[in-house]
Amino acid sequence: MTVDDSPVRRRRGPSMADVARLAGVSGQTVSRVANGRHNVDAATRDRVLAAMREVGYRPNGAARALRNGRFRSIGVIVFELSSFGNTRTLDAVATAATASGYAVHLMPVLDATQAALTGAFDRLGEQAVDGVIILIEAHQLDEAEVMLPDGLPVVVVDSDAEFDYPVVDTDQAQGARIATEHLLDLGHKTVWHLGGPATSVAASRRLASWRKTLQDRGCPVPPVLMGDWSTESGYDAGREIAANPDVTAVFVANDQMALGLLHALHEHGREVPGDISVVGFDDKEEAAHFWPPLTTVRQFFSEVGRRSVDALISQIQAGEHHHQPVSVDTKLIVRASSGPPRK
Amino acid sequence: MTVDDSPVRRRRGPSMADVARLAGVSGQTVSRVANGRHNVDAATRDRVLAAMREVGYRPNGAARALRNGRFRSIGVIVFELSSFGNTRTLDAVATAATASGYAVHLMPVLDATQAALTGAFDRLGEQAVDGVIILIEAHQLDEAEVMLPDGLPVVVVDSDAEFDYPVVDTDQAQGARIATEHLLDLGHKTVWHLGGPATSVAASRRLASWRKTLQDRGCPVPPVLMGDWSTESGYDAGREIAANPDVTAVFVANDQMALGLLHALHEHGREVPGDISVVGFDDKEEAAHFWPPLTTVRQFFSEVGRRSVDALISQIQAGEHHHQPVSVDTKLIVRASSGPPRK
DNA sequence: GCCTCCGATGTTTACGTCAACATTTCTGAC
DNA sequence: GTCAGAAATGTTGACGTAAACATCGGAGGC
Repeated sequence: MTVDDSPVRRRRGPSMADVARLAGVSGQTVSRVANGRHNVDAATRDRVLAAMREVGYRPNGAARALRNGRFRSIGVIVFELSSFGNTRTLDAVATAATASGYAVHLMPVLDATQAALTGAFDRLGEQAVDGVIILIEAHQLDEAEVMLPDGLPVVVVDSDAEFDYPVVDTDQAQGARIATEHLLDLGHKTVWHLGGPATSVAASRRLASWRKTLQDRGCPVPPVLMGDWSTESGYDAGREIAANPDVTAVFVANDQMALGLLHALHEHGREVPGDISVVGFDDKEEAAHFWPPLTTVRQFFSEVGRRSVDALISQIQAGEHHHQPVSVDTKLIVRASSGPPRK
Repeated sequence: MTVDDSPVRRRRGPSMADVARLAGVSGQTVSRVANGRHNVDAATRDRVLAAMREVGYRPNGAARALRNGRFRSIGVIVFELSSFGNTRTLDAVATAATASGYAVHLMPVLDATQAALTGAFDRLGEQAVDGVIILIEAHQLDEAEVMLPDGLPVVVVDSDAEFDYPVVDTDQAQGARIATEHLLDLGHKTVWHLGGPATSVAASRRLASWRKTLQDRGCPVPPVLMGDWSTESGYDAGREIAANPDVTAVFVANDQMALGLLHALHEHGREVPGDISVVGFDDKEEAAHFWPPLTTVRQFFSEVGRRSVDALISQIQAGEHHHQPVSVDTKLIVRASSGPPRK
């Protein structure tokens, strides 16, 4: 975290003054051309544009931001970039933001400690951003002393709605329900659940909805198995499941753990879906090619990302807060890993 | 791409002047405190710090950047964020940059067209970055009219070295060689190859090295199958391979395609590794839990990311160019998907 | 022909920070 | 007690841009 303040300074590029001199106009006229104002004579505009090209003029973002008080830039706070959903969402966020003329500032949170979180928020104040999207799925988030500059627009994705901030989220409950119902409808007496880590809001919601669905249908609620999203943890849980002859159907909280589960089942000679049906969550690209291909709940990350940016930008530009949480539906993709229980 | 210039302006935060007034000192003293200079009286410093806290002062990044001519920020140009390797590398880049006190500006290239690329580079000039890391694995990159501001430090990752820029790359050739040799050493007469898209530099290198390894060993070089990195394309190629009784070993250019290949082989009742051995590339987390677990070449993305940032920052601070390409070795991870050919 | 009005262009200034230089205060040696 | 020198603090100005206001010239109405 030590910052080396080297004396070497970057060569500054040409400024408006340089262009103005070359084109024989005032700096203000250059500014007008650069900003596409229409009250500039066509001939003058051409002359200025030519001059810009000649000296290789680029507007200076810092000066612009200083002058305007706006940065045309949004910050995205992420924890574990490499986690699947985050990546997809970030991709969508970056794309949507770019399309709207906003730059994206990445602010990784290195670990889940309070200190790291606070640090990220602190840095935010110094960074040049007009708003922030928080992409951290942890419960602990709301305990953090979130010290955001007053009035800085924020949108929270896939996390708790206990904030005073707008929330955009995949409808986890709906997804978990259709997954569970799918298995029940196939004739299974009940459905087991391999859940995500307790720290994850999404995981808790999926779990709660799975439980409620079973209760609504009057099915017994088996004990919950817990993983940490990783394939490895799915494999570990899978070994327990494989050894348990009662299990005929499992709803797994993400595709990665489902893959680990399948691995364990194969190793123990349990057939899928013959002995045990498996349904995942996410529909990552590979799910269609698991063995057997995985029935799973598709999330529309790009939609979530797009909507987050929309919500944030409307806040930035109009100061509006939509405290209505935005919810994006999921869709069940049925493949070979789920079927009726063996008679 | 249209930018809505809303009239609503963000409320500006407190500035040094506000702090100075409250603390009864000059702005310069506040600046000194903010920058941790030691030539400030302890009592004064405390007073200033208290004032800062009271008004909620945050240094204004734009003003700082304008004054210093440096932004403490690097740009990362990415194409297809969602692609596996990019994500891992980006994660490492972001982490390393943050640790060095640099912010990360994401600049997604929406499609692979010339226009989009040029657009991304154009935006760069306006954005507030001290340097750029290019994370695009396409050949076409070097054809692009890369109009970077003169003297802007650049590091290219996983791409062609035909630039005049420093390059950091995984040693693709070494990886492909050890994969191929592993299969030959197991007793296979030759090794087939399912390659990545022709547009990818990494894919070409892996292919060339596979071919060279076969030639060096005096093995016949079978025709090349081409995928596009996707699981789906691996599946398609897999159906061809499954139908071809000559194939006993395949080196696949990434793990995702290998998964698709395994899927096709299962469908056709070909056993792995009994009938056909498969080796992948990447060692993504899931590979250990494919069925069967995948022998693959592990890439050290975090190392690549870290080194890229190091190279970039040293350029930024010292103007040094290490035109020596940095090469990161890979490691073969042997699992169940590879074995000796059936007698 | 004179006057008004509008569009094109120029001038001034402030945005927040910090380097460079100027000034003040304090320390200690003689 | 005086003075040099160092340490603390203040003042000025510039970074590049764009809003606000000023100016200038020409078109059109009477």
